[in-house]
Amino acid sequence: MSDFTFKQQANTSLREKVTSDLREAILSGNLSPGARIREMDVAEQMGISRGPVREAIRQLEREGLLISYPYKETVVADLDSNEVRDILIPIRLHIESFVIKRYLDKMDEAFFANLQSIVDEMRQAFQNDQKSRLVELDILFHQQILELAAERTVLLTWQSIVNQIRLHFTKNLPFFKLDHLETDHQQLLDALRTRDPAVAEQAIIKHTASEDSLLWIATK
Amino acid sequence: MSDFTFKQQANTSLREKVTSDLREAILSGNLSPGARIREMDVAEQMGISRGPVREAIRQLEREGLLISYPYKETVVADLDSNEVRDILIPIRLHIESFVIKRYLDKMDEAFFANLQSIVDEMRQAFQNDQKSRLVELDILFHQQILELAAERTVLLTWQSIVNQIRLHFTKNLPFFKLDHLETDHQQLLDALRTRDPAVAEQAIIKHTASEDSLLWIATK
DNA sequence: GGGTTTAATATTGTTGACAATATTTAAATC
DNA sequence: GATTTAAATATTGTCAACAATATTAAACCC
Repeated sequence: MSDFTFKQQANTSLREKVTSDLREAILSGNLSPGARIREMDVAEQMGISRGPVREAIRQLEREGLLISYPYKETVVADLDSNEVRDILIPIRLHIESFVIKRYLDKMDEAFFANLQSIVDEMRQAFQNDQKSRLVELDILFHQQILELAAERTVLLTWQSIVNQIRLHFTKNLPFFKLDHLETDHQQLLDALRTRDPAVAEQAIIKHTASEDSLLWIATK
Repeated sequence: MSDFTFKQQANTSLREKVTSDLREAILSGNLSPGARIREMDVAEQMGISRGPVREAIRQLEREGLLISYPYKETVVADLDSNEVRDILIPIRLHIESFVIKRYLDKMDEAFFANLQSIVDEMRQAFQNDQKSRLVELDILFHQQILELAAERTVLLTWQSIVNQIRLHFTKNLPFFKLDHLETDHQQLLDALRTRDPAVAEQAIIKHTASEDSLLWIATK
């Protein structure tokens, strides 16, 4: 593990807190791919016992962020951009398309206004060169849509892929045509506003393909 | 000296055994949807402590078989067949299609023979009225294909959905046209044997749609 | 008697010690 | 000196006791 250290944990809702702190450390790059995770180190730095740390590790393993070798060690996963593009992004497209088709009539003006504010902030973030914020806003935009779903399966699936997608975006951010991000989302939002199922579905398909093409390096 | 070596013994921790035992109890119907899971009960019955049981519960939660309410209780999930059909089966189709396209030329005669033996056993199981065996064979057939993949993401995704799909099939078994199962898989196998990517992809799409239509009750 | 507060109970959450396993280091053998 | 074997160390796996929280039951007030 690098010389990065965790700050002390407050004594409340530990497992979840540990999970999100560890996840944040990975997503922010403080823990790089291949970095070893020692239960004891994490526990000591957070000032807690190993139990909750173990459970957090198991969860992040299932989120694809950690790889655990029984009785040996746990390391930060090295994400393959091809796998994200060929497997996880299409899965996101599928569940998002499902949700849009089923919940299009549940989208009210407040919902659209919320999405609009995210797009607006994208423009600001781009102008102010807050690149990592752009990734967060991108994820947030799509999450707003997915959280319309009452289906447990949709949320479960989203949770299992979202952080790998987030890491993929962050990792490849230098190779993104960032100026297209905002207009691309604006177009999708405008399509949703028509409330026309056919228009909306075509838009999300096009949006997803476009998002991929924004990566101007060949990751193949 | 031959270069034969034994496969290394799977490093089976207590946690993994508990996970598979609990999972088996759910899949076999010994634990019905809604049934409460008490860590202490499970631990006592298995003669172990609660630690590994807790970790097993967290895993099965991620697999969609259990639902956990913090500080309250854990219950066996009540699977929604519509969600399996509309969300999980399409995801399976996607990863399976991906694997077939990418690994079609890695399928050798031994591989096809293996699939053929599974199909053959399907016919026997149908004739002998071993219905639950049919489900296992169906899952096994598809798993053989998916395990060709070297991509971690494929296996991770498969693990997160396979048991919900298995439970879905088992639950709706009485409503399946069981006699079509064998021929349906035979057709897919024959298509793979052509080693023609276009033929193979069309076959898996058709197969998945057909598998759904074998359910002669409306789950919509 | 209905509703509210408070105690009792049940269950999950957390901990620190101990056990099992893998890796590293040192010793022994050739 | 290289290879094997054995001891030492590091790390994960498991356990049983304790703490925190939610549910239930009881007591209390009006």
